[in-house]
Amino acid sequence: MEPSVPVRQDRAVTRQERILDAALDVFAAHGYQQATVDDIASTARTSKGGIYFHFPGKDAIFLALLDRSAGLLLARVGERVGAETDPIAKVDSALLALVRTFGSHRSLARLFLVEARGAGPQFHSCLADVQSRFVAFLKQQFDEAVNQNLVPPFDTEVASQAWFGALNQVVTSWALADRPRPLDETYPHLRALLLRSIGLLAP
Amino acid sequence: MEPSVPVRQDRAVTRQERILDAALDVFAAHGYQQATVDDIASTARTSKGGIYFHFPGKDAIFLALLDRSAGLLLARVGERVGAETDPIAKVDSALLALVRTFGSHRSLARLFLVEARGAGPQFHSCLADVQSRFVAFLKQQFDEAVNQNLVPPFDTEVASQAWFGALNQVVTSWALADRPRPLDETYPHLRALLLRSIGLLAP
Amino acid sequence: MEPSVPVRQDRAVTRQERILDAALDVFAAHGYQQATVDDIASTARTSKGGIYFHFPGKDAIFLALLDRSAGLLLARVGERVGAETDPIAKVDSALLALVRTFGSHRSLARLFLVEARGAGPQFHSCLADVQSRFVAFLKQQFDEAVNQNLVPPFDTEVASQAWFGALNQVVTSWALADRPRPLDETYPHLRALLLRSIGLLAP
Amino acid sequence: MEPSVPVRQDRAVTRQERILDAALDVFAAHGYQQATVDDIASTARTSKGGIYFHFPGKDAIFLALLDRSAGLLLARVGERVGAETDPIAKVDSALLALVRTFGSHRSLARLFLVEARGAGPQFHSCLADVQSRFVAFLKQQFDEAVNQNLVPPFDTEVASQAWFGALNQVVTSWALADRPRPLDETYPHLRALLLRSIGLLAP
DNA sequence: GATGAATGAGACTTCATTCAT
DNA sequence: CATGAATGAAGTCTCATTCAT
Repeated sequence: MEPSVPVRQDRAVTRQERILDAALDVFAAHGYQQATVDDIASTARTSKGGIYFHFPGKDAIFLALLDRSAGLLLARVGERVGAETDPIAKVDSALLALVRTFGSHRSLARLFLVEARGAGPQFHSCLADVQSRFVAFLKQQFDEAVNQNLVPPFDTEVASQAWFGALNQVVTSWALADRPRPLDETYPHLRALLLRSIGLLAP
Repeated sequence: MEPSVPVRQDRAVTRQERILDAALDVFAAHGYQQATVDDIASTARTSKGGIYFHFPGKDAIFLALLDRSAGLLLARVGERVGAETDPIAKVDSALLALVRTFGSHRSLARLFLVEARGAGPQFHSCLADVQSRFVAFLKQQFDEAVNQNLVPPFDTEVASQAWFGALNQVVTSWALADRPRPLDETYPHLRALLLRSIGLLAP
Repeated sequence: MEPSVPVRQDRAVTRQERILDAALDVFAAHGYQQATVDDIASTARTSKGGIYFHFPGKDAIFLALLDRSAGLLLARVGERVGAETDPIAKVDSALLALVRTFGSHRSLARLFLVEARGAGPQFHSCLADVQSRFVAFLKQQFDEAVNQNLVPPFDTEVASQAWFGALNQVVTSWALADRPRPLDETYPHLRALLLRSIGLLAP
Repeated sequence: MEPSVPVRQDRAVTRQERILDAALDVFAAHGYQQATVDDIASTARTSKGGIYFHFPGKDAIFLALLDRSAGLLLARVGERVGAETDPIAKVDSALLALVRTFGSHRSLARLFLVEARGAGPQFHSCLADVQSRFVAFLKQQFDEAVNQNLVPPFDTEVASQAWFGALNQVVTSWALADRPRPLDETYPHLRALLLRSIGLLAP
C-alpha cells in the first residue's frame, strides 16, 4: 500500500480534475464549439498555458471529460446492477441509476445528450461507443430474460435501442427545460410503459 | 399563358432553394459549426456575397432550412394522417410517414436529429418547437384513444415523449451508422414494441 | 434660345440632381465612408444600377457633390460681393453670404467642414481647391484694402487663413452641436473680432 | 535595486506603446477608415492577433491614441502655461506650445485636425471634448483679462472659438501642404493678428 | 434607361495553439 | 510547472461594382 502518493502527482491530478470540472460546466453551458479554452482556464482558475500542459488540445479535454463522465455513470450503474440477479431487475436498476445520476447532475445530462451530439463528427464514434455499450448491456439482459422465459420473445436489438431512446428523450427534455419537474417523478410512468412494451406488467 | 411572368422573383426563389439545398448537404455532412458559408456557397455554385444577399447570416440559413424541412415533414405526415380516422391508425401512419421520409432523406435525419441539437442554444427553442409539435400530436391521439376506450388509460404525456424518443434513437443510429440496413426493415419491430407499450397487440 | 430642352436630357438631369440631393443627405448624416451606395439609391428612390448609370463610382458622386455645392456657395457669395465696391465691404458681404448659406443648409456645412476633411486623402486636393479659392479671394481684398490705405499694412496671407479658420470653427461647432443657436446671432460678434484684428473698428 | 521587477507588465506596456506609435503613423497617413488593422500590425512589427490582445477593436485603438496624444499635448501646454501668471501671457504661451508641439509632430496634427474629424460620428464627442477643453481654457483667460482691465470687454465665447479656429486652420494647411514652410515662421504673424483682434497691440 | 441579383476582394475579429519568461 | 503575451489561420460579413434581364 502507498499511503502517500507523490505530491507532484497529486497536484497534477488535482489540477486535471479541476480543469475537467471546469470544462464540464463550460461545455454544458455554452456547447463545445462556443466554449473557449480561455473560458475553461478562468473557470478552473488557471491559465491557458496550464491547460495545455495537461491536455494536448481542446478536443482532448472534451474526450477526457466524456471518458471520465462515462466512467462515473458506468460505476454508478454497475453498483446497482451488481446487487441484482434477475435480468429484468438488472435493467430496472440500471435505468434508475441513470435517471438518478443525471437527475442530480444536470450538466452531465446536457454534456452527453445534447452537446456531445453536435460537437462534430470527430466525436461521433466516441459517443456512439458509450451509448452502444449501454444499449448492448440492455440487449444482453433482454436476451437473458427471454432465455429464462421471463418474458415472451421479442426483437431485443430494437427494444434495447427503443428503451434507450425513450429514456434519452425524457432526460433530454428535462435537461433543456427551463424549470423542469424532478426526473424522479417522471420515471415511474416511463418504467411502466417500457415494461409493458416487452410484455411485462400486463394490464 | 405566360409561364415566365415573375421572372426576377423566380430567379431569386430558385437561388434561395439552391442555397438551402446546398446548406442541407453541408450542414448534414460537417455539422453546423464546422460548416462554412464558403462551403455552402460553392456547393450551391454561387458566391459568398450571393448567399448574404438572400440571407442575413449563417444562422438565418440554418433556421430557414429547419423551417423548410419541418414544413416538408409535416406535409408528408399530414397527408397520411388525414387519410385515417382511428386515432391509433393516425399515430401509426404518422410514424410510418416519418420513417419513410427520413429513410429516403438521410441528410434530413442528420439535420434534425443530430446537428440541430448541438448547433447551439440559439436553436434550441426552434427545434423544441418542431419536436413538441409532433409530441403534442401523439399525445392528442393517445388521449383520444383512451377516451374512446380503444386502449386502457395510461400516462399519455410520458408515452408521447417515449415514443418520440424511441423513434428518434432508431432513426439517429441509422443516420449515423456507416452502412445501415434500411429503416423500413427495422420499423415493424419498433412498431410492435410501441403498440404493446400502451396495451395493444396483446402477446 | 431653346425653349424646350430634350425630355431625355431633362429626365437625366433631374435624376442626377435627385441622386446628388440624396447623396448630400446621406453623406452629411453618416460620413463618406459609412454611407453606402444603397443608402443613396434608396434615398434617391432609384436603384443601385441607376446610380452607376449616372456616375462612374462612389467617389465620383462625392466629387460631383462637392463641385455642385461649391458652385452654389460661390454663386451666392458672388452675388453679394458683386454689389459692393469697397474691398472691406466685399469681404464683409462674402462672409455674411457664407454664414447665411451654411446657416440654412446645415448638411452643406457638415459636408464641407466635417465629412470632406476625413473622407480620405483622395479628396484633399479637391477640398483644398475650394478652400484656397475662398482664402485667395480674402487675400486679394485685403491686399486691395492695404493698397488703398483703408487699413494699416499686415500679413494678408496669414490673415486670410486666420479669418477663414475662425469662420470655419464657428460654423463647424454650430454644425456639430445638438441644439445650436442660430448662426446669425453669433456672426456679428465674430465680425467685430475679425475687423478689429486688421486694425478696423478701433475700440 | 531591481530595475526589471515588472517584467511582463513592461513588455505589455512596451508593445502597447509600439502599437499606438504605429497607429499614429498609419492613421495619419491613410485616415481612419482606410487604415487597416493589418497595416498597423505590420508597422508595429507584430501580428493582427497581438493587436487584439491589447485592444478590443480598431476604434479602441483610435480612441486610445487620441487619449494619449491629448495627454501629451496638454502636458506640454500645461508646462508652459504654469510658468506664467498674466492671463494674456498664459494664452500666448499656450498657443506657442501647441504650435511647437504640432510643428515637430506633423502626424499628431493630421490626427487631431484632419482624421479625427472625419473618422465618424462615433468619435465626435471625444474630439469635441479635447477641443472644448482648450477653447474653455482660452475663454477663462480672456475673462480673467477682461476682469483685470488688461483688455477692453468683448465676447470671450466667440473669441476663444475664433482663436482656436484660426490656429487650427493655419496648422491644418501646414499639415496638409506638400512642402510647407515651418510653422514657427508663420506663428508670429498670426499672433499679432489675434492679439489685435481683442484690442491689444494697438496699431 | 432601369433594376436588383450576383460577384469577390477585403475588412474586422476570434481563438486554438505556441513559447519565452 | 505556470503564465499570459503573441501568433496566424480561418471565419463571418460588407459593399463597391458589374451585368443579365
